[in-house]
Amino acid sequence: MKNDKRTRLERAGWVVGDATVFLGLSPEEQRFVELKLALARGVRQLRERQGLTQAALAKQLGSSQSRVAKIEAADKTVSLDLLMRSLLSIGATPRDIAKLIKTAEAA
Amino acid sequence: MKNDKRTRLERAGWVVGDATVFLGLSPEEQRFVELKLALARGVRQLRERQGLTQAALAKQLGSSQSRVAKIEAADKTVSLDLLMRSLLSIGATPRDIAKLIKTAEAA
DNA sequence: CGCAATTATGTCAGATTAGACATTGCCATC
DNA sequence: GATGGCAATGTCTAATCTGACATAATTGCG
Repeated sequence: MKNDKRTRLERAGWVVGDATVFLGLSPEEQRFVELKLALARGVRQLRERQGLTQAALAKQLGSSQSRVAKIEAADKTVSLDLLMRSLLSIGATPRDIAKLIKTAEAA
Repeated sequence: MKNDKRTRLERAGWVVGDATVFLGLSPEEQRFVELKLALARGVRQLRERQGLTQAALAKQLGSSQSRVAKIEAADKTVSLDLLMRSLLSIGATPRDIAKLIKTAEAA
């Protein structure tokens, strides 16, 4: 019960009620977020290294500048799928990605 | 299904010919799929290593047995997000995940 | 400063994915 | 060849994510 409700709320908005908000993302959620951040950094890095603007990358991705901005910000409306596709689209190899992920090692 | 994929690829901006449907997938799409497969294998591996049934893992995840089956099959209705959350939920570390991803190195 | 280019944020309709459930298939053990 | 546990597949509806657009905010330059 409690868990169901909590899970639902968390999925709905990352923002769950009380004190757990700040300290409290579950450890898994926390890791998940860090993973996303690490990949997001990777996208920005590779994009800039290639001298592309967000708009240019967006075109490559068949998306929009605003979404690229969100990708790089690891916005909560951006899925891992999109993040990963972006990375692949700018030429990241699985090896590169693995390296990024190691970057997300627990604090 | 084929049509779904086709639509999706087209939406993403790929030119999809008939041959592509069977053999081809763009290199990126291909890598993406391999990535998913690698992670899916990881889920199964870790689950079995812990002696859990799909139903048991499902409960842990707040999901259903059928979805876990699809996760492990890297079904196309399963997102990377779900895959990753599953991995984290059964205790995979970023390091473990990085290792899995290296496994998806281009054929 | 003014201006252009780039990046960030908010919103929405439409597309995609989620969990649930029903059903079926698969192997064991009896 | 029945029974039982586990895994796979299809299909719903609700929830989430996406690209697009509008619009700020930021940065770099003359």
